[in-house]
Amino acid sequence: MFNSSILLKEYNLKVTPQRVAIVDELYKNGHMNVDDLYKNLLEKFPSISLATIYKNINAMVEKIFLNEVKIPETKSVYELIKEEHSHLVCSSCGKIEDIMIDTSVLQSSLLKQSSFKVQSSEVIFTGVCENCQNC
Amino acid sequence: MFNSSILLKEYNLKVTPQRVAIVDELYKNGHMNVDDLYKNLLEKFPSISLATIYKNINAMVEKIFLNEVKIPETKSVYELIKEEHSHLVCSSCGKIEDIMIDTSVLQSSLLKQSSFKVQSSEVIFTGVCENCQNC
DNA sequence: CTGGGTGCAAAGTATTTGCATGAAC
DNA sequence: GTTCATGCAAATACTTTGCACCCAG
Repeated sequence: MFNSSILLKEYNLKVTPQRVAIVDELYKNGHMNVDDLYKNLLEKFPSISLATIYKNINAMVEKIFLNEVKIPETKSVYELIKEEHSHLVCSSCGKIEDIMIDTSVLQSSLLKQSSFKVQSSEVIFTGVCENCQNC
Repeated sequence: MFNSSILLKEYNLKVTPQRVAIVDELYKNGHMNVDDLYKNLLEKFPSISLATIYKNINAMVEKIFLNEVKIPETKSVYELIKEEHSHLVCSSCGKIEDIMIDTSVLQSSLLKQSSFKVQSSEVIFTGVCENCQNC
């Protein structure tokens, strides 16, 4: 079972209701941008401040259990770090899906032409999701 | 030979010295962020305004001959559109290189597990470039 | 109790807009 | 001559910072 308090403790962050809520939201929704996070949290914490969201996101990114995903044509979203995966972004509804794809083939072909030493890779597909194809 | 005036005309943009310079800079340097563009253009046009840069970049992106590349941990850069390619970003010196890699293998494996209809893909490798490996 | 988090307000930074002037066509 | 680009200043958007107060450990 997923437990945000334990996660926060593991990364030496004090467990506050706001932080728990941020992590829970991200766990529930997969990816969110700052504004969506803010809007959702306002329901539970009518006086939460954007500054709190920014400070916490930054802290979590620094502790490396949150990841910023920069998506073409849109605002960045944040996600909890898990196994490496790629992203599908629907250009029609904006939905973002995770997908497991083996990207090591790319690195092999990269090795053949360059001596660049890869540390990480980021793959984003833009297109039309299943739902939007039926409209 | 590359001719920025012709390019601008093809896309129905008036040919002004500032625009020519923007396109030429991008052609010469491959990728640049807004600030670098601004700094470089200031040498030729001491009174050029950031607003001019923004307006022109946006116009060129809309006409689809300029592309914004969103790179993890850094500012976006802009590049003239050419054949599809991937990017190598050096985490040490920040240099960005283009590389031709066939990404169609990824799409085949995507097809097997999802009915997402891909329009375009974006692949960015972060790592250490050849130069920085020898330091 | 102590350190650090929160919310507010203010400051910074980034980007866009309105407008008068001037250049492109 | 008409259309549209430029540069400036102001406006807006986005993000960070400083500080007083308060909560987690």
